[in-house]
Order: sequence, then structure tokens, then C-alpha cells
Amino acid sequence: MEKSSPVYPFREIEPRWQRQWAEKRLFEVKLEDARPKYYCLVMFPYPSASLHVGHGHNYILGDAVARYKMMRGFNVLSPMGFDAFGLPAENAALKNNIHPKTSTLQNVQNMKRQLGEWGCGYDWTREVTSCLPDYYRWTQWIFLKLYGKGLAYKKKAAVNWCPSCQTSLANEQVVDGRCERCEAKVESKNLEQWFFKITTYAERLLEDLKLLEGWPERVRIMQENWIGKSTGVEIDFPVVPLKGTVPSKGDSPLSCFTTRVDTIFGATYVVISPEHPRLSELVRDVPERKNVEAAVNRMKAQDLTVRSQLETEKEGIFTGRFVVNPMTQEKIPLWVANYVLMEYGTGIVMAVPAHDDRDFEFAKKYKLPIRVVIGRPGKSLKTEAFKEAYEDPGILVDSGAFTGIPSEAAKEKIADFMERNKIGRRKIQYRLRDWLISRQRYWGAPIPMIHCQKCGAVPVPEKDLPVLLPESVKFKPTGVSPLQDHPEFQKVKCPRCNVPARREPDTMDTFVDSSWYFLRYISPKDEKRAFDTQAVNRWLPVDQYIGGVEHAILHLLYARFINKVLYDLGLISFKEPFARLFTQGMIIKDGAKMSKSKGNVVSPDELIRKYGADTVRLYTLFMGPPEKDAEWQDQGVEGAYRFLARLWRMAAREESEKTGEREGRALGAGEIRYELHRTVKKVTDDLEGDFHFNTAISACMEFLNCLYRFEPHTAEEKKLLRESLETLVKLLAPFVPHVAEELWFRFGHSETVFRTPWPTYDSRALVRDEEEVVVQVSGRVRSRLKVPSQISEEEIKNLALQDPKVREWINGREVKKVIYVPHRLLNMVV
RNA sequence: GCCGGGAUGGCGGAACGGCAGACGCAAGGGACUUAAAAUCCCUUGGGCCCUUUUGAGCCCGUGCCGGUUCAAGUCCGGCUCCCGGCACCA
Repeated sequence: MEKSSPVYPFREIEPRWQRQWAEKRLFEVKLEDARPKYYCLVMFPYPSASLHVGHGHNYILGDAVARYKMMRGFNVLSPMGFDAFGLPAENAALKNNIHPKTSTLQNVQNMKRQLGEWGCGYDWTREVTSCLPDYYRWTQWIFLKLYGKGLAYKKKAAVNWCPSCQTSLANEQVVDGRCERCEAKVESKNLEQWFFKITTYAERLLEDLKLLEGWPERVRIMQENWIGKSTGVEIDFPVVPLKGTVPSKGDSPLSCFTTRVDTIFGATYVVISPEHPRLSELVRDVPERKNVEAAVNRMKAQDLTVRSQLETEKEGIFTGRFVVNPMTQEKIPLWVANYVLMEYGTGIVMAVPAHDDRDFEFAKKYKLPIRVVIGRPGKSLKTEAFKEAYEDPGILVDSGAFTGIPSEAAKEKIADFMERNKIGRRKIQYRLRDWLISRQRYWGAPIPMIHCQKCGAVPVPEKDLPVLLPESVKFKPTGVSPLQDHPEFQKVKCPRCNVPARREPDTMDTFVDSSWYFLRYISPKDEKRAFDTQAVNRWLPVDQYIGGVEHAILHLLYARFINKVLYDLGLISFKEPFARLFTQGMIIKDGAKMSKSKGNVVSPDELIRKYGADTVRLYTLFMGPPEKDAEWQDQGVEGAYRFLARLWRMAAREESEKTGEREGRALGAGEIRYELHRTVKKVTDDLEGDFHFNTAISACMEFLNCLYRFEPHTAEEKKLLRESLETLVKLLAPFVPHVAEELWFRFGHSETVFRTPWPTYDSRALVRDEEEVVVQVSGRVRSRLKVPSQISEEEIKNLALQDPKVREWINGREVKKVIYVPHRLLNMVV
């Protein structure tokens, strides 16, 4: 239902102010301004065809923060750009038979329009678009920097392969065994691929999380889990030679990583992964060879996602070989088992069935010996009494010289012993894997490498950057890069020996593009370097980063990694890129995340036409605490709209007009002054804290309600009303910039409200002459007293004792104890 | 399994250990209006009870069970359910 005449003229004022701000360059930043800097950054978006109000949350939050900080006197940098390479654009382009560059740039234009209509202000002179050569040239440069440091390498490895997107994926892009983008089941494929050695930085990425006090705890924990550090010992188990064979190279000891060295005396067998490269050699001469190989092939064929699930039945087979437990000197069997992962540790695990659930289950199934070596207080040590493994710490039993030692201490002592006797060594293991960055798809930055028959892989010299992504390419996914067969692209000479060579055909993961863009905003037009070290060192780390929690691991980990590499290269001086992080909640509609595929998107265009951008912004911020998910309710928008209309009417009304609706409820100047200062304090505190815009807006609503009950008579009172309104407009300006700016000018000001200082409160005004104190008798509210605020405990007690309701409840009994909380409550216990 | 976070009216959500439900939505009633829209006012957690009435009062109530405290949505112990992360990681 279209409203014919809006209750306030947002249709006229919003476009006008958007134009004015652009003309006045309100958001354009001079880097060397004297004011303190504030870098407010919203995660740059993927240019999708059209934004919905769920996307809006992000930008509105960021814009409110930026505008607030401007009013606090900061030189605010609030840039915007587009994460424009990547699969979705390419897939959409294929579907619509259009070039991804064309559609991406179209989307960018549309998004810029939408952001503008939302009233979000950015320094557009700093816009970056990651799919344009003047940007990706420097993404390639960063690749070369990593390559130069030995942090980019190519290897053949089992990689995650998305059969639908026809490309490899990083570990971080596999969610529950499915492609993060298209949800197709990920397969394993052996491919030659480029990796970034993020594992080299595992410890620092973990350690420096401690520096990130301005980050949400949960994001830090998610990164910690992802890095997955565990401390333990790598133990060597000598292989027992087969009878009648000469000990061969294949018989060197098998190393196992364990976090529970204290249980070594209970290791009754060893299990090896079906993928282990030494396996075939180990079983070459055993009589069981045929059976073992058949079983191994069965295990390898098992669906990876199924196989790596805890619930999956454990399966194994005896290899026919034995190893020696280095502590007991016992000969123990070597088994192959489907639950041993090749990618973690050494791919070989010692099994202690008494003290590990998995080993216990496996030992039971295959009737392998179970030996108790950790005593449970007050429980039987007999193996038969074990219904399940005992995994908790305890006192060592049957553990040779280490018997009687508590397990935690034993871990250290046994590790020392092993290191002395060279049978094992302390080791730290991480779950984090190297970052696979090659993609066999078209729409990405080409990896700047050249393959030469003679010289091998040769980096493209920096002066030859960018390696341009050719535009006329058949980019239908085939599983190999579309650039592979592009003649002009491939035609290249080895930079080292000048013989004909071929270019690396793979493109880079888009997460490489996004792991440094915040540096580019500082000097976006620089043609000589990726970023200006000096300026970047002054402007970073980002003061406030805002984005979705879905990037908690992927983008935020990669960006931290690249930052650390650049730090080590001496190109930047800060260890972490983002000082404070705010992760906003999702907007839910009809119980699900808003998405085009679910058909539950709410378009901002329509809402803005109907209610105006300020209403949409106000409602978005008012819905709930911004870090939590919130359900979008169309009716709620109406409420925000009504509030702005009320504000407009109050501010625009004639001074003589009557406001107080009912005499009895009218408020006096004293109360208004008190409420004014209270509101300033509340809004300021909420904004300085964790961006609790919802309660800040509530406070503004309450204050406006108060103003409607105020009827100024004297000149002084009229002045107070005016002051109240101007202050309220300033408090609301970050949230509803257009209507605030309009009213501000109508009040007679000629300078933008965003360059006027944020209101302050006077704590003396927060002291009231008279206030209400709750009187409790034995913890229950029985009465309320209006008392002077500076009243003494003795006085208020006497007043309370005279109160008829209180007297009735005390009923002559003795008051045993009196608790007085000044300004709040008096509790008399009988 | 481990680690986070959460559970408050019909709904979104407020509450330095101190009046639970601010603010907003929805609903109901009323005013204005020929009517509608817009606007404004009142009521709105549940139960009980007294009174001729206006009203006033009492009890219960923040997922469940227990504890600390003059006082618990908030702190402590033990659960249930929901959301998120990690997970056959040795």
C-alpha cells in the first residue's frame, strides 16, 4: 500500500542530503589531517546483483559508527570497495551467458547506488575493486613476496575437490564435507597445487590472538580451535624384521605422535593409515599381503566424509608385521585402520586401548590386548572391569620405573627419558594445514609464475606485473584452468633463460585478494607500490572492523597471516591488522537467513521508497543487540517510521503550539533538564560500549516522549525545549542522518551536524532534588517514598517507619536489620 | 565428546545483585472524523481477593532442581533444550 502523502518529507530531503554530502566531500579524508585518525572498516562486499536488508545491517552499523566518530572529532576513514573476483560471479555469468567482468561491474554500480540510498557515506575516491588490474597486480606482487620468502610452494597432494565448481578448495572452504559455496560433496583428488605456508605462522597466529582484546571471545576461540595446537611426543617404534629377510630401509622405526606419553606402557599395538606411503613396503614380503592390500583398497575407497566420522565403524587388518614398544621392549602387532588420518601427525598412532575410546573400541572388536596403566581412584584395575576406556588423568600403574607417578608429571618424566635415550622427542602438532590457493577457474588473479623446461618454476619479474587476465576466454569449468589453452596467455618466454615457456594457468583463491585490501585503501591510486608503508603504518591497524561472523576463520585468519608476512618483510610495522572486531548478527526472515534462493529477501529499494532510508536504518539498528541474530518484522518498520514522524512534528511545530496532552502528566523544566542529561549519558555510554544502538535509540524515544509532555511557558523553558531538541537531533544523527541533518539546518545552523561536536552531559544535572525510594519489609516492596535526594539513612528510616503501609507490615515486630541503598531502596528486615 | 553462546509477556527485546517486562510491535477499548487515513489517550504476564464504586491490595512468575544473600533474570552447584565452532586430530 503506497502512502500518498508521507508524514514527513523524506522523499525530498534524503536525496538532497545525499547529494550535498557528496558535494561537500563529507567523507573524503585527508590522511595528514591534525585530528586523531579513526579507521572504520566494513568488510568489503562481494558484488551480488542486489542487496537485501540483511546485507544492510553491516553497512548501517559501519556508517553509524563512522558518523558518531566524526562527531567525536576524529578524522574518520570509512572506505568501500568490492571483492569482485570469484566463483559466484563466474557461475552467474555462465548461467546468464555474460562475461563476469561485465556483470560484476554492473553489480558494483547497482550496489553503489543502493549504499548511497541507504545514506551510507564512504570516501569513494579510495574505492578498490579486486578484479581490476590496478588492484590484482598487487595481489600478484604479494604472491611473489611470499614466493621469495619460500612461503608459496607447489606440491602434488590430496586436495579437496568440488565436483560442481570444478576446482580445488582450501580446507577452510570445506564445511561438513561440503563446498562452502555450492554445498556439493567435496571429493579428494591428487593434484599439483600452489600453497601458502600458513602453518609456519601457526604459533604466532595463535599467540597473537592474546593481543586482540577488542575481538569477540568466540572468534578468538574459533581461530584457536582451527589452529588446533597440541603438545606431545613423537615416539619411535622399531620395526621387527621379517624372518629370513635382510633388514631394509623400509624397516626404519615408525614414529607415532601422542599427547599421552604417560600411557606408553599400555600401548599394545600400533595402527597405520591406509594411505601411509610406507605401508606397501612394509607388507611386501608378508604372507598376508594379498588380504592386506585388498582391505587397504577397501578402506581407501570409503567415502571420506563418512570415514572421518566418529560414528563410523572402525575397521582394520593385521599387517603381518610387528613393532617394538620402546618402553616395555614387547613385540606388538602393527595394524592398518580406517580411522587413522594420514594428514595429521605422522599417520601412525600407538594404541592404548585401556585409555582411549577409539583404541578400546578397536581392541574389543579385534580381540587385541588391553592393558591398564593409569589407575582410577577407588576403581578396579582389572581389565575385565573396563566397560569403556578411562581417559582421565590418574596414577601410573604397571609402568616400570614410572609407576606411582601422577599422569601429568609422568608425561614430563617419560618425555625426558625418551629424549635422553633418543627413542622419542617432544613435538607440537597443529591441526592447521597450509592454505591451498590455486583454483582451476577463470575469474581470479592469475598466479604470476612461469614454467620453463630448463629452469622449472620461475616467478614473473615484478616489473612485468600485472599478469593480465585475458578477457576472451571460454571459461566453462572443465576441471583444468581455462587459461591452460589460451594461446596469447600461454605464449611467454622464460624470464631467466628466454626459451619458450608456459604460464601457470591457475588463478588465485579470492581470499588472497581480500587479505590485504585494507592496506590499499590508504593509497589506492599508487602505481608504484601496493601500499605506502609510511601512511599505512600511521593509519593501521584498523580501529574498528565490522563484518559477519561467517568470516571468523577464513578471511580473518588469512588476513592476519598475510599481515604477519608483510610485517616480517619489514613492509609494515604492526603485528595485527584489526584492533577491534565487531561481528554482527544475521537478519532472519521467516525463520531462515535471508537469501535469494530461499525467497525470503526483503528489498531495501521498496522500503526506502515507502518509508525512507532513515526509517530502514532506524529499524535495523533498533531490532535488537547488533551482535545477535534478529528476525525482520515488516510491522516493526512502521514503528520506526512513526517515531521519525513524531520527531519531525515536534521539531517543526510552531513554538506556541500546545504539547502537553494532559495537565496531570505534564513534566516540568527540572525533569526535562534531568532527562536531557540522562539521555545524553545513556546514548554516549551505549555507543562507547559495544554498539548497543537498540538501547540508545530506546533512550531517544523515551526522551521524545518526555518532550511531548513538556509545555514551555517562559522564555527560559522555550530555550530548554530548543536545546533538548537540538541535542536529541545530534544524538540521533548517526542513526538517521538525513532527517537529523535537515532538522539541524532548520534550527538555523549552517554547518553540517556531522562536524558539530557530540553533546556532553553535566553530571550535576543528573542529581535530582527529589527521588522515589522503594521501601521493602523483609525483602518485599511495601511502599515507595518521595524523598529529598540527599536524605540521610536515619531520616529516611524514620520516614519509612511512619508510613502506614510499612507500619502495617512491620506490625509491631522488631526491626533486626536495615539495608539502605542510597537513591534506590530501603529494606527493613523483621 | 570438547569449547563457546543462549533460554525473560502474544512478538522483538530492557533491566550497576536492589520495583522484572524499559522502548517498540501486535491486540483491545476510546477520542477526533460523514467515513477512512493520520494523530492522540487508556488497557494489556498469570492468578486471587476485598469493596457499592472509583480503586486499593495479596500471591505466583525470567528453561528445570537446589544453594548463597536482607534481596537472585543476574552469583554458585547440578541438569534440560536450542544455536554456533571443533571433532576417529591420536
